[in-house]
Amino acid sequence: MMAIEDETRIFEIRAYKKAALTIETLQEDVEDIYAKGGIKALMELPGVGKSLAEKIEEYIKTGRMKKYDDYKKKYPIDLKNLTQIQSLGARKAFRLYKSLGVRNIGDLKKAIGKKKVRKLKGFGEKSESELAKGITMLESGGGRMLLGKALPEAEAMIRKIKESGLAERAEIAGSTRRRKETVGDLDLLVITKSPEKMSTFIEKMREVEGIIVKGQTKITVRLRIGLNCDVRMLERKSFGAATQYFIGNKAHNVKLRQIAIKKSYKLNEYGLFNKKGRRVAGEEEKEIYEILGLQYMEPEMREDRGEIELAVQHKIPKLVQLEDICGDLHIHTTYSDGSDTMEEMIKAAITLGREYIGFTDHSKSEYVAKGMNDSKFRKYSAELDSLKKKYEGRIKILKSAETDILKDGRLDFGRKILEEMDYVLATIHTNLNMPQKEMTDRLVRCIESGMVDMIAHPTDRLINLRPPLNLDLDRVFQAAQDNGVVMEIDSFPERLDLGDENIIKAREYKLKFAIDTDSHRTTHMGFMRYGVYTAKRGWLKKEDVINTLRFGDLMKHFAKRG
DNA sequence: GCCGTTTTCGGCCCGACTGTTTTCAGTCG
Repeated sequence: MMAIEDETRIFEIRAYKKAALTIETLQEDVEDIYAKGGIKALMELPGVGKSLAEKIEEYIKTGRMKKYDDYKKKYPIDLKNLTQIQSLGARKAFRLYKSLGVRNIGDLKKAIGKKKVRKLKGFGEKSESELAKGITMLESGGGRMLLGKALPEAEAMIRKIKESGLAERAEIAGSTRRRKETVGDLDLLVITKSPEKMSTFIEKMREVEGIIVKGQTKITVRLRIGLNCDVRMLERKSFGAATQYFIGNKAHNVKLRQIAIKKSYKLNEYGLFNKKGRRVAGEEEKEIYEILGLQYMEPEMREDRGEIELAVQHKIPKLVQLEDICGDLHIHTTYSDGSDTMEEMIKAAITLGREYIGFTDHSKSEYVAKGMNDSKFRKYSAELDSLKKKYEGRIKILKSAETDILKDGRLDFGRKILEEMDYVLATIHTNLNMPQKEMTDRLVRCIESGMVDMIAHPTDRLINLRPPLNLDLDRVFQAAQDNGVVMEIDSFPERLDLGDENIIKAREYKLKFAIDTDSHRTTHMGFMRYGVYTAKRGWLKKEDVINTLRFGDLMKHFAKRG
Protein backbone atom coordinates (compact mmCIF):
# COMPACT_ATOMS: atom_id res chain seq x y z
CA MET A 1 0.00 0.00 0.00
CA MET A 2 2.93 2.31 0.66
CA ALA A 3 4.22 1.50 -2.80
CA ILE A 4 0.98 2.73 -4.34
CA GLU A 5 1.11 5.88 -2.31
CA ASP A 6 4.52 7.25 -3.09
CA GLU A 7 7.27 5.66 -5.09
CA THR A 8 9.91 7.93 -3.60
CA ARG A 9 9.46 6.07 -0.34
CA ILE A 10 10.89 2.94 -1.87
CA PHE A 11 13.59 2.71 0.80
CA GLU A 12 11.11 3.00 3.60
CA ILE A 13 9.17 0.18 1.98
CA ARG A 14 12.31 -1.91 1.74
CA ALA A 15 12.97 -1.28 5.42
CA TYR A 16 9.57 -2.79 6.23
CA LYS A 17 10.27 -5.76 3.98
CA LYS A 18 13.66 -6.30 5.50
CA ALA A 19 12.29 -6.23 9.04
CA ALA A 20 9.47 -8.58 8.02
CA LEU A 21 11.99 -11.05 6.62
CA THR A 22 14.01 -10.88 9.83
CA ILE A 23 10.95 -11.72 11.88
CA GLU A 24 9.80 -14.47 9.53
CA THR A 25 13.13 -16.25 9.69
CA LEU A 26 13.59 -15.84 13.42
CA GLN A 27 14.33 -19.05 15.33
CA GLU A 28 12.36 -17.65 18.26
CA ASP A 29 8.85 -16.25 18.34
CA VAL A 30 8.94 -12.44 18.18
CA GLU A 31 6.41 -12.33 21.03
CA ASP A 32 8.82 -14.24 23.26
CA ILE A 33 11.61 -11.82 22.41
CA TYR A 34 9.36 -8.93 23.34
CA ALA A 35 8.17 -10.63 26.54
CA LYS A 36 11.76 -11.18 27.62
CA GLY A 37 13.43 -7.93 26.64
CA GLY A 38 10.71 -5.46 25.68
CA ILE A 39 11.15 -2.85 23.00
CA LYS A 40 14.92 -2.78 23.47
CA ALA A 41 15.22 -6.45 22.50
CA LEU A 42 13.13 -5.80 19.40
CA MET A 43 15.50 -3.03 18.36
CA GLU A 44 18.40 -5.46 18.54
CA LEU A 45 16.90 -7.37 15.60
CA PRO A 46 18.58 -6.51 12.31
CA GLY A 47 16.51 -4.02 10.33
CA VAL A 48 14.30 -3.12 13.28
CA GLY A 49 14.74 0.39 14.70
CA LYS A 50 12.73 2.52 17.06
CA SER A 51 9.78 3.12 14.78
CA LEU A 52 9.30 -0.49 13.72
CA ALA A 53 9.87 -1.79 17.23
CA GLU A 54 7.05 0.44 18.44
CA LYS A 55 4.77 -0.85 15.72
CA ILE A 56 5.58 -4.44 16.61
CA GLU A 57 4.88 -3.64 20.25
CA GLU A 58 1.56 -2.07 19.30
CA TYR A 59 0.64 -5.18 17.36
CA ILE A 60 1.62 -7.60 20.12
CA LYS A 61 -0.30 -5.58 22.72
CA THR A 62 -3.46 -4.76 20.79
CA GLY A 63 -3.51 -7.17 17.87
CA ARG A 64 -3.76 -4.20 15.52
CA MET A 65 -1.49 -1.62 13.92
CA LYS A 66 -2.94 1.82 13.34
CA LYS A 67 -0.76 2.66 10.38
CA TYR A 68 -1.83 -0.54 8.64
CA ASP A 69 -5.51 -0.04 9.45
CA ASP A 70 -5.40 3.55 8.12
CA TYR A 71 -3.84 2.40 4.87
CA LYS A 72 -6.33 -0.43 4.59
CA LYS A 73 -9.22 2.05 4.79
CA LYS A 74 -7.68 4.03 1.99
CA TYR A 75 -6.94 0.99 -0.16
CA PRO A 76 -9.58 -1.68 0.44
CA ILE A 77 -7.89 -4.04 -2.00
CA ASP A 78 -6.85 -7.66 -1.57
CA LEU A 79 -3.29 -6.83 -2.59
CA LYS A 80 -1.84 -9.92 -0.98
CA ASN A 81 -3.65 -12.25 -3.34
CA LEU A 82 -3.83 -9.95 -6.37
CA THR A 83 -0.07 -9.48 -6.45
CA GLN A 84 0.37 -13.25 -6.45
CA ILE A 85 -0.74 -13.02 -10.06
CA GLN A 86 2.25 -13.03 -12.39
CA SER A 87 2.86 -9.57 -13.97
CA LEU A 88 0.61 -7.79 -11.48
CA GLY A 89 2.20 -5.61 -8.82
CA ALA A 90 0.84 -3.09 -6.35
CA ARG A 91 0.71 -0.10 -8.69
CA LYS A 92 -1.08 -1.83 -11.51
CA ALA A 93 -3.48 -3.40 -9.03
CA PHE A 94 -4.29 0.06 -7.69
CA ARG A 95 -4.97 1.40 -11.18
CA LEU A 96 -7.35 -1.48 -11.75
CA TYR A 97 -9.10 -0.61 -8.49
CA LYS A 98 -9.34 3.10 -9.24
CA SER A 99 -10.70 2.80 -12.75
CA LEU A 100 -12.62 -0.50 -12.57
CA GLY A 101 -13.23 -1.02 -8.87
CA VAL A 102 -11.27 -4.29 -8.85
CA ARG A 103 -10.76 -5.32 -5.22
CA ASN A 104 -9.90 -8.99 -5.53
CA ILE A 105 -9.16 -11.77 -7.99
CA GLY A 106 -12.87 -12.44 -8.54
CA ASP A 107 -13.45 -8.81 -9.59
CA LEU A 108 -10.46 -8.95 -11.89
CA LYS A 109 -11.77 -12.10 -13.58
CA LYS A 110 -15.09 -10.35 -14.26
CA ALA A 111 -13.34 -7.26 -15.64
CA ILE A 112 -11.25 -9.40 -17.94
CA GLY A 113 -14.38 -11.32 -19.00
CA LYS A 114 -16.00 -8.06 -20.05
CA LYS A 115 -12.82 -6.99 -21.88
CA LYS A 116 -12.61 -3.86 -19.76
CA VAL A 117 -8.96 -4.09 -18.79
CA ARG A 118 -7.61 -3.71 -22.32
CA LYS A 119 -9.24 -0.29 -22.62
CA LEU A 120 -7.36 1.23 -19.69
CA LYS A 121 -4.44 3.55 -20.22
CA GLY A 122 -1.20 1.68 -19.80
CA PHE A 123 -2.89 -1.67 -20.39
CA GLY A 124 -3.62 -3.36 -23.69
CA GLU A 125 -4.96 -6.58 -25.12
CA LYS A 126 -1.70 -8.31 -24.38
CA SER A 127 -1.59 -7.27 -20.72
CA GLU A 128 -5.18 -8.40 -20.34
CA SER A 129 -4.44 -11.86 -21.65
CA GLU A 130 -1.25 -12.03 -19.54
CA LEU A 131 -3.36 -11.35 -16.46
CA ALA A 132 -5.85 -14.02 -17.50
CA LYS A 133 -3.01 -16.49 -17.94
CA GLY A 134 -1.55 -15.50 -14.59
CA ILE A 135 -4.85 -16.21 -12.86
CA THR A 136 -5.13 -19.63 -14.48
CA MET A 137 -1.58 -20.49 -13.42
CA LEU A 138 -2.22 -19.36 -9.88
CA GLU A 139 -5.41 -21.37 -9.62
CA SER A 140 -3.86 -24.52 -11.07
CA GLY A 141 -1.76 -24.90 -7.96
CA GLY A 142 1.30 -22.84 -8.75
CA GLY A 143 2.80 -24.65 -5.78
CA ARG A 144 6.35 -25.79 -5.30
CA MET A 145 7.61 -29.08 -6.63
CA LEU A 146 9.60 -31.70 -4.73
CA LEU A 147 13.33 -31.50 -5.32
CA GLY A 148 13.19 -35.23 -6.00
CA LYS A 149 11.10 -34.56 -9.08
CA ALA A 150 12.56 -31.24 -10.24
CA LEU A 151 16.24 -32.11 -9.93
CA PRO A 152 16.20 -35.16 -12.23
CA GLU A 153 14.29 -33.08 -14.80
CA ALA A 154 16.90 -30.31 -14.59
CA GLU A 155 19.72 -32.83 -14.88
CA ALA A 156 18.14 -34.39 -17.96
CA MET A 157 17.81 -30.97 -19.60
CA ILE A 158 21.42 -30.08 -18.81
CA ARG A 159 22.55 -33.35 -20.38
CA LYS A 160 20.65 -32.61 -23.59
CA ILE A 161 21.90 -29.02 -23.72
CA LYS A 162 25.47 -30.27 -23.44
CA GLU A 163 24.87 -32.91 -26.10
CA SER A 164 23.48 -30.28 -28.49
CA GLY A 165 27.01 -29.16 -29.33
CA LEU A 166 25.90 -25.54 -28.88
CA ALA A 167 27.02 -25.19 -25.27
CA GLU A 168 30.47 -24.99 -23.82
CA ARG A 169 29.19 -25.37 -20.27
CA ALA A 170 25.79 -25.77 -18.63
CA GLU A 171 24.87 -25.82 -14.97
CA ILE A 172 21.87 -25.85 -12.68
CA ALA A 173 21.41 -22.73 -10.48
CA GLY A 174 18.64 -21.38 -8.25
CA SER A 175 16.98 -23.21 -5.37
CA THR A 176 17.44 -26.48 -7.26
CA ARG A 177 21.20 -26.04 -6.92
CA ARG A 178 20.85 -25.04 -3.29
CA ARG A 179 18.96 -28.34 -2.98
CA LYS A 180 15.99 -26.79 -1.27
CA GLU A 181 13.39 -29.45 -0.45
CA THR A 182 10.92 -27.90 -2.88
CA VAL A 183 11.57 -25.62 -5.83
CA GLY A 184 9.38 -22.99 -7.52
CA ASP A 185 11.13 -23.01 -10.90
CA LEU A 186 14.27 -24.21 -12.63
CA ASP A 187 17.25 -21.95 -13.38
CA LEU A 188 19.77 -23.15 -15.93
CA LEU A 189 22.95 -21.36 -17.04
CA VAL A 190 24.61 -21.99 -20.38
CA ILE A 191 27.83 -20.73 -21.93
CA THR A 192 27.28 -20.46 -25.62
CA LYS A 193 28.62 -18.54 -28.58
CA SER A 194 25.29 -18.73 -30.36
CA PRO A 195 22.47 -17.75 -27.99
CA GLU A 196 19.90 -17.58 -30.77
CA LYS A 197 20.48 -21.17 -31.83
CA MET A 198 20.50 -22.21 -28.18
CA SER A 199 17.14 -20.52 -27.63
CA THR A 200 15.66 -22.34 -30.57
CA PHE A 201 17.07 -25.62 -29.29
CA ILE A 202 15.46 -25.05 -25.88
CA GLU A 203 12.11 -24.19 -27.43
CA LYS A 204 12.07 -27.46 -29.30
CA MET A 205 13.02 -29.69 -26.37
CA ARG A 206 10.57 -32.46 -25.58
CA GLU A 207 10.30 -31.24 -21.97
CA VAL A 208 9.08 -27.81 -23.09
CA GLU A 209 5.41 -26.94 -23.41
CA GLY A 210 5.69 -23.30 -24.55
CA ILE A 211 7.57 -20.01 -24.39
CA ILE A 212 6.79 -17.41 -21.75
CA VAL A 213 9.43 -14.76 -22.50
CA LYS A 214 12.32 -14.69 -24.89
CA GLY A 215 15.13 -12.15 -25.02
CA GLN A 216 18.70 -11.99 -26.21
CA THR A 217 20.31 -13.47 -23.13
CA LYS A 218 17.47 -15.40 -21.54
CA ILE A 219 14.49 -17.51 -22.38
CA THR A 220 11.74 -18.59 -20.00
CA VAL A 221 9.69 -21.64 -20.91
CA ARG A 222 6.87 -23.64 -19.38
CA LEU A 223 7.80 -27.28 -18.82
CA ARG A 224 5.37 -30.16 -19.23
CA ILE A 225 6.01 -31.29 -15.65
CA GLY A 226 4.40 -28.02 -14.54
CA LEU A 227 7.34 -25.77 -13.76
CA ASN A 228 8.73 -22.64 -15.37
CA CYS A 229 12.33 -22.83 -16.47
CA ASP A 230 14.67 -19.87 -16.96
CA VAL A 231 17.67 -20.44 -19.18
CA ARG A 232 20.33 -17.71 -19.20
CA MET A 233 22.95 -17.61 -21.91
CA LEU A 234 26.34 -16.13 -21.10
CA GLU A 235 29.90 -15.60 -22.17
CA ARG A 236 32.60 -17.66 -20.55
CA LYS A 237 34.14 -14.71 -18.69
CA SER A 238 30.93 -14.14 -16.72
CA PHE A 239 30.06 -17.73 -15.92
CA GLY A 240 31.28 -17.75 -12.34
CA ALA A 241 29.63 -14.44 -11.51
CA ALA A 242 26.38 -15.60 -13.07
CA THR A 243 26.54 -18.93 -11.24
CA GLN A 244 27.03 -17.13 -7.96
CA TYR A 245 24.30 -14.65 -8.75
CA PHE A 246 21.68 -17.14 -9.90
CA ILE A 247 22.33 -19.71 -7.20
CA GLY A 248 21.41 -17.06 -4.61
CA ASN A 249 19.57 -16.99 -2.42
CA LYS A 250 18.58 -13.40 -2.75
CA ALA A 251 19.38 -12.38 0.84
CA HIS A 252 22.79 -14.02 0.55
CA ASN A 253 23.47 -12.06 -2.63
CA VAL A 254 22.36 -8.74 -1.19
CA LYS A 255 24.85 -9.19 1.65
CA LEU A 256 27.58 -10.10 -0.78
CA ARG A 257 26.96 -7.01 -2.86
CA GLN A 258 27.01 -4.85 0.25
CA ILE A 259 30.42 -6.26 1.12
CA ALA A 260 31.55 -5.55 -2.45
CA ILE A 261 30.45 -1.92 -2.17
CA LYS A 262 32.26 -1.48 1.14
CA LYS A 263 35.42 -2.68 -0.54
CA SER A 264 34.85 -0.31 -3.49
CA TYR A 265 33.77 -3.01 -5.91
CA LYS A 266 30.61 -3.53 -7.87
CA LEU A 267 29.15 -7.03 -8.10
CA ASN A 268 26.59 -8.11 -10.66
CA GLU A 269 25.88 -11.22 -12.70
CA TYR A 270 28.63 -10.30 -15.16
CA GLY A 271 31.47 -10.07 -12.73
CA LEU A 272 33.17 -8.27 -9.90
CA PHE A 273 34.34 -4.82 -11.05
CA ASN A 274 36.68 -2.32 -9.43
CA LYS A 275 36.16 1.45 -9.29
CA LYS A 276 37.54 1.97 -12.78
CA GLY A 277 35.03 -0.55 -14.13
CA ARG A 278 37.65 -3.22 -14.71
CA ARG A 279 36.56 -6.80 -14.19
CA VAL A 280 38.64 -8.36 -11.43
CA ALA A 281 36.79 -11.67 -11.27
CA GLY A 282 33.94 -13.44 -13.02
CA GLU A 283 34.88 -16.68 -14.70
CA GLU A 284 34.93 -18.73 -11.51
CA GLU A 285 32.69 -18.39 -8.48
CA LYS A 286 35.54 -19.02 -6.06
CA GLU A 287 37.49 -15.94 -7.22
CA ILE A 288 34.61 -13.67 -6.27
CA TYR A 289 34.38 -14.96 -2.71
CA GLU A 290 38.16 -14.86 -2.43
CA ILE A 291 38.58 -11.25 -3.54
CA LEU A 292 35.80 -10.20 -1.19
CA GLY A 293 37.76 -11.82 1.63
CA LEU A 294 35.27 -14.63 2.16
CA GLN A 295 35.87 -18.34 2.49
CA TYR A 296 34.14 -20.31 -0.25
CA MET A 297 31.08 -22.32 0.74
CA GLU A 298 28.88 -24.89 -0.96
CA PRO A 299 25.55 -23.67 -2.40
CA GLU A 300 23.55 -25.66 0.20
CA MET A 301 24.70 -23.17 2.85
CA ARG A 302 23.74 -19.99 0.99
CA GLU A 303 20.54 -19.02 2.75
CA ASP A 304 21.76 -16.05 4.77
CA ARG A 305 21.58 -18.04 7.98
CA GLY A 306 24.91 -16.76 9.26
CA GLU A 307 27.16 -18.36 6.64
CA ILE A 308 28.55 -15.05 5.40
CA GLU A 309 29.57 -14.06 8.91
CA LEU A 310 31.33 -17.44 9.26
CA ALA A 311 32.99 -16.99 5.87
CA VAL A 312 34.42 -13.64 6.98
CA GLN A 313 36.11 -15.47 9.86
CA HIS A 314 37.10 -18.38 7.60
CA LYS A 315 35.17 -20.79 9.82
CA ILE A 316 32.95 -22.50 7.24
CA PRO A 317 32.51 -26.14 8.34
CA LYS A 318 33.52 -28.98 6.06
CA LEU A 319 30.13 -30.46 5.22
CA VAL A 320 29.27 -34.16 5.01
CA GLN A 321 29.46 -35.56 1.46
CA LEU A 322 27.66 -38.44 -0.25
CA GLU A 323 31.02 -40.27 -0.48
CA ASP A 324 31.28 -40.21 3.32
CA ILE A 325 28.24 -42.46 3.69
CA CYS A 326 29.23 -46.06 4.46
CA GLY A 327 25.88 -47.72 4.91
CA ASP A 328 22.11 -47.45 5.06
CA LEU A 329 20.21 -48.18 8.28
CA HIS A 330 16.57 -48.04 7.14
CA ILE A 331 15.49 -50.64 4.57
CA HIS A 332 12.20 -52.46 3.93
CA THR A 333 11.66 -55.78 2.17
CA THR A 334 8.85 -58.16 1.25
CA TYR A 335 8.69 -59.05 4.97
CA SER A 336 6.53 -55.94 5.34
CA ASP A 337 5.62 -53.31 2.74
CA GLY A 338 8.76 -53.42 0.59
CA SER A 339 8.46 -54.78 -2.93
CA ASP A 340 11.89 -56.43 -3.26
CA THR A 341 13.38 -59.33 -1.30
CA MET A 342 16.17 -59.10 1.24
CA GLU A 343 18.59 -60.58 -1.20
CA GLU A 344 17.66 -58.13 -3.97
CA MET A 345 18.18 -55.25 -1.57
CA ILE A 346 21.54 -56.65 -0.48
CA LYS A 347 22.75 -56.97 -4.06
CA ALA A 348 21.68 -53.40 -4.82
CA ALA A 349 23.51 -52.14 -1.75
CA ILE A 350 26.68 -53.96 -2.82
CA THR A 351 26.43 -52.35 -6.27
CA LEU A 352 26.24 -48.95 -4.60
CA GLY A 353 29.39 -49.76 -2.64
CA ARG A 354 27.78 -49.81 0.80
CA GLU A 355 29.83 -51.38 3.55
CA TYR A 356 26.75 -52.30 5.58
CA ILE A 357 22.98 -52.38 5.38
CA GLY A 358 20.42 -52.45 8.19
CA PHE A 359 17.03 -54.12 7.70
CA THR A 360 14.06 -52.43 9.34
CA ASP A 361 10.74 -53.98 8.35
CA HIS A 362 7.60 -52.78 10.10
CA SER A 363 6.28 -54.09 13.41
CA LYS A 364 2.81 -55.56 13.94
CA SER A 365 0.86 -52.36 14.60
CA GLU A 366 1.38 -51.38 11.00
CA TYR A 367 -1.39 -53.59 9.59
CA VAL A 368 -1.54 -51.64 6.36
CA ALA A 369 2.19 -52.10 5.86
CA LYS A 370 1.92 -55.85 6.56
CA GLY A 371 3.93 -55.42 9.76
CA MET A 372 5.58 -58.39 11.44
CA ASN A 373 4.17 -60.11 14.50
CA ASP A 374 6.53 -62.03 16.79
CA SER A 375 6.49 -65.27 14.80
CA LYS A 376 7.04 -63.48 11.50
CA PHE A 377 9.94 -61.66 13.12
CA ARG A 378 11.48 -65.07 13.98
CA LYS A 379 11.45 -66.06 10.30
CA TYR A 380 12.80 -62.61 9.32
CA SER A 381 15.54 -62.92 11.90
CA ALA A 382 16.52 -66.41 10.77
CA GLU A 383 16.73 -65.41 7.12
CA LEU A 384 18.88 -62.40 8.00
CA ASP A 385 21.21 -64.70 9.96
CA SER A 386 21.69 -67.00 7.00
CA LEU A 387 22.18 -64.08 4.58
CA LYS A 388 24.77 -62.63 6.93
CA LYS A 389 26.80 -65.77 6.45
CA LYS A 390 26.16 -66.02 2.74
CA TYR A 391 27.36 -62.47 2.07
CA GLU A 392 30.21 -62.46 4.57
CA GLY A 393 33.16 -60.52 3.21
CA ARG A 394 30.99 -58.66 0.71
CA ILE A 395 28.65 -56.64 2.93
CA LYS A 396 27.78 -56.46 6.63
CA ILE A 397 24.13 -57.03 7.49
CA LEU A 398 22.43 -55.52 10.53
CA LYS A 399 19.18 -56.70 12.09
CA SER A 400 16.57 -54.23 13.25
CA ALA A 401 12.93 -53.31 12.72
CA GLU A 402 11.02 -50.07 12.28
CA THR A 403 9.21 -50.48 15.57
CA ASP A 404 6.02 -48.56 16.20
CA ILE A 405 5.80 -46.23 19.16
CA LEU A 406 2.39 -46.95 20.72
CA LYS A 407 0.06 -44.27 22.02
CA ASP A 408 1.54 -44.43 25.52
CA GLY A 409 5.17 -44.35 24.37
CA ARG A 410 5.82 -48.07 24.73
CA LEU A 411 7.24 -50.07 21.83
CA ASP A 412 5.40 -52.54 19.65
CA PHE A 413 7.87 -55.39 20.31
CA GLY A 414 8.73 -56.91 23.67
CA ARG A 415 12.12 -56.62 25.32
CA LYS A 416 13.19 -60.11 24.19
CA ILE A 417 12.82 -59.34 20.50
CA LEU A 418 14.29 -55.85 20.86
CA GLU A 419 17.39 -57.37 22.45
CA GLU A 420 17.93 -59.57 19.40
CA MET A 421 18.34 -56.50 17.23
CA ASP A 422 21.66 -54.83 16.44
CA TYR A 423 19.95 -51.49 17.00
CA VAL A 424 16.38 -50.34 17.61
CA LEU A 425 14.74 -47.95 15.19
CA ALA A 426 11.46 -46.51 16.49
CA THR A 427 8.85 -44.20 15.05
CA ILE A 428 5.30 -42.91 15.30
CA HIS A 429 2.93 -44.12 12.59
CA THR A 430 -0.50 -44.07 14.22
CA ASN A 431 -2.63 -41.63 16.23
CA LEU A 432 -1.07 -38.68 14.46
CA ASN A 433 -3.44 -36.08 15.85
CA MET A 434 -2.65 -36.02 19.53
CA PRO A 435 -2.28 -32.60 21.22
CA GLN A 436 1.24 -31.27 21.60
CA LYS A 437 1.82 -32.19 25.23
CA GLU A 438 0.58 -35.78 24.85
CA MET A 439 2.43 -36.31 21.59
CA THR A 440 5.66 -34.96 23.05
CA ASP A 441 5.25 -37.05 26.22
CA ARG A 442 4.73 -40.13 24.04
CA LEU A 443 7.93 -39.63 22.08
CA VAL A 444 10.00 -38.49 25.08
CA ARG A 445 8.88 -41.53 27.10
CA CYS A 446 10.04 -43.76 24.29
CA ILE A 447 13.39 -41.98 24.05
CA GLU A 448 13.85 -42.29 27.81
CA SER A 449 13.00 -46.01 27.84
CA GLY A 450 16.64 -46.90 27.25
CA MET A 451 15.51 -49.39 24.59
CA VAL A 452 15.83 -47.15 21.55
CA ASP A 453 18.84 -46.18 19.43
CA MET A 454 17.28 -44.05 16.76
CA ILE A 455 14.04 -42.23 15.88
CA ALA A 456 12.99 -42.61 12.24
CA HIS A 457 11.53 -39.59 10.38
CA PRO A 458 10.89 -37.81 13.70
CA THR A 459 8.15 -35.37 12.63
CA ASP A 460 6.40 -37.79 10.23
CA ARG A 461 5.56 -34.93 7.86
CA LEU A 462 4.94 -35.49 4.16
CA ILE A 463 5.91 -32.41 2.16
CA ASN A 464 2.81 -30.71 0.67
CA LEU A 465 0.65 -33.58 1.98
CA ARG A 466 0.78 -33.96 5.74
CA PRO A 467 1.89 -31.50 8.42
CA PRO A 468 4.52 -32.49 10.98
CA LEU A 469 3.45 -34.11 14.25
CA ASN A 470 2.54 -31.59 16.90
CA LEU A 471 5.75 -31.92 18.91
CA ASP A 472 7.73 -29.67 21.21
CA LEU A 473 11.00 -30.44 19.48
CA ASP A 474 13.10 -28.72 22.14
CA ARG A 475 11.88 -31.29 24.66
CA VAL A 476 12.39 -34.12 22.21
CA PHE A 477 15.94 -33.04 21.35
CA GLN A 478 16.81 -32.49 24.99
CA ALA A 479 15.65 -36.05 25.79
CA ALA A 480 17.62 -37.36 22.81
CA GLN A 481 20.72 -35.58 24.07
CA ASP A 482 20.31 -36.96 27.59
CA ASN A 483 19.82 -40.50 26.31
CA GLY A 484 22.20 -40.54 23.33
CA VAL A 485 19.41 -41.26 20.87
CA VAL A 486 20.10 -40.60 17.18
CA MET A 487 17.76 -38.58 14.95
CA GLU A 488 17.18 -39.84 11.44
CA ILE A 489 17.30 -37.76 8.30
CA ASP A 490 14.98 -39.74 6.06
CA SER A 491 16.08 -39.27 2.44
CA PHE A 492 12.74 -40.02 0.83
CA PRO A 493 11.95 -36.92 -1.29
CA GLU A 494 8.45 -36.59 0.20
CA ARG A 495 9.81 -36.82 3.72
CA LEU A 496 13.26 -35.23 4.13
CA ASP A 497 12.63 -35.55 7.83
CA LEU A 498 14.25 -34.05 9.83
CA GLY A 499 14.28 -31.14 7.41
CA ASP A 500 17.00 -28.50 7.23
CA GLU A 501 15.54 -26.12 9.80
CA ASN A 502 14.93 -28.84 12.37
CA ILE A 503 18.44 -30.15 11.81
CA ILE A 504 19.78 -26.69 12.64
CA LYS A 505 17.74 -26.76 15.84
CA ALA A 506 18.84 -30.31 16.68
CA ARG A 507 22.46 -29.35 16.10
CA GLU A 508 22.25 -26.95 19.03
CA TYR A 509 21.69 -30.02 21.21
CA LYS A 510 24.80 -31.63 19.69
CA LEU A 511 22.77 -34.64 18.55
CA LYS A 512 23.97 -37.38 16.22
CA PHE A 513 22.14 -38.11 12.99
CA ALA A 514 21.73 -41.03 10.60
CA ILE A 515 21.02 -40.39 6.92
CA ASP A 516 18.86 -43.27 5.67
CA THR A 517 16.90 -43.98 2.51
CA ASP A 518 13.82 -45.76 3.97
CA SER A 519 13.97 -47.79 0.73
CA HIS A 520 10.95 -49.90 -0.19
CA ARG A 521 12.56 -51.15 -3.41
CA THR A 522 16.08 -51.32 -4.80
CA THR A 523 15.69 -48.13 -6.87
CA HIS A 524 14.96 -46.10 -3.73
CA MET A 525 18.50 -46.61 -2.49
CA GLY A 526 19.60 -43.81 -4.78
CA PHE A 527 17.61 -41.34 -2.67
CA MET A 528 20.57 -41.18 -0.29
CA ARG A 529 21.78 -38.02 -2.02
CA TYR A 530 18.63 -36.11 -1.01
CA GLY A 531 19.28 -36.92 2.63
CA VAL A 532 22.86 -35.74 2.27
CA TYR A 533 21.71 -32.51 0.59
CA THR A 534 19.35 -31.90 3.49
CA ALA A 535 22.10 -32.60 6.02
CA LYS A 536 24.34 -30.11 4.20
CA ARG A 537 21.59 -27.51 4.34
CA GLY A 538 21.61 -28.13 8.08
CA TRP A 539 25.42 -27.58 8.10
CA LEU A 540 26.20 -31.12 9.27
CA LYS A 541 29.75 -32.41 9.22
CA LYS A 542 30.85 -35.98 8.68
CA GLU A 543 31.34 -36.45 12.44
CA ASP A 544 27.69 -35.59 13.09
CA VAL A 545 26.43 -38.54 11.04
CA ILE A 546 26.77 -42.06 12.45
CA ASN A 547 26.50 -43.92 9.16
CA THR A 548 29.71 -42.29 7.98
CA LEU A 549 31.38 -44.56 10.55
CA ARG A 550 33.10 -47.71 9.36
CA PHE A 551 31.28 -50.88 10.45
CA GLY A 552 33.46 -51.57 13.50
CA ASP A 553 33.04 -48.04 14.86
CA LEU A 554 29.31 -48.10 14.20
CA MET A 555 28.97 -51.27 16.27
CA LYS A 556 30.98 -49.63 19.04
CA HIS A 557 28.57 -46.71 18.91
CA PHE A 558 25.56 -49.01 19.31
CA ALA A 559 27.34 -51.10 21.97
CA LYS A 560 27.78 -48.00 24.13
CA ARG A 561 24.03 -47.99 24.56
CA GLY A 562 23.94 -51.68 25.44
C1' DG B 1 12.64 3.43 8.11
C1' DC B 2 17.42 1.77 9.15
C1' DC B 3 22.22 2.34 9.77
C1' DG B 4 27.44 3.69 10.64
C1' DT B 5 35.99 1.13 10.02
C1' DT B 6 33.71 6.93 4.48
C1' DT B 7 28.91 8.70 7.50
C1' DT B 8 24.00 11.06 12.89
C1' DC B 9 23.24 12.64 6.93
C1' DG B 10 22.82 10.52 2.99
C1' DG B 11 23.08 6.53 1.33
C1' DC B 12 20.23 2.09 0.73
C1' DC B 13 21.71 -4.28 -4.90
C1' DC B 14 21.13 -4.49 -9.78
C1' DG B 15 19.87 -5.71 -14.46
C1' DA B 16 16.49 -7.93 -18.10
C1' DC B 17 12.28 -8.02 -20.35
C1' DT B 18 7.54 -6.58 -21.84
C1' DG B 19 4.01 -3.65 -23.25
C1' DT B 20 2.70 0.47 -24.36
C1' DT B 21 5.27 3.94 -25.11
C1' DT B 22 7.79 7.68 -28.46
C1' DT B 23 11.61 7.56 -23.69
C1' DC B 24 9.71 4.69 -19.81
C1' DA B 25 6.96 2.38 -16.04
C1' DG B 26 6.13 -1.80 -13.99
C1' DT B 27 7.40 -6.28 -12.76
C1' DC B 28 10.45 -9.92 -11.89
C1' DG B 29 14.29 -12.56 -10.09
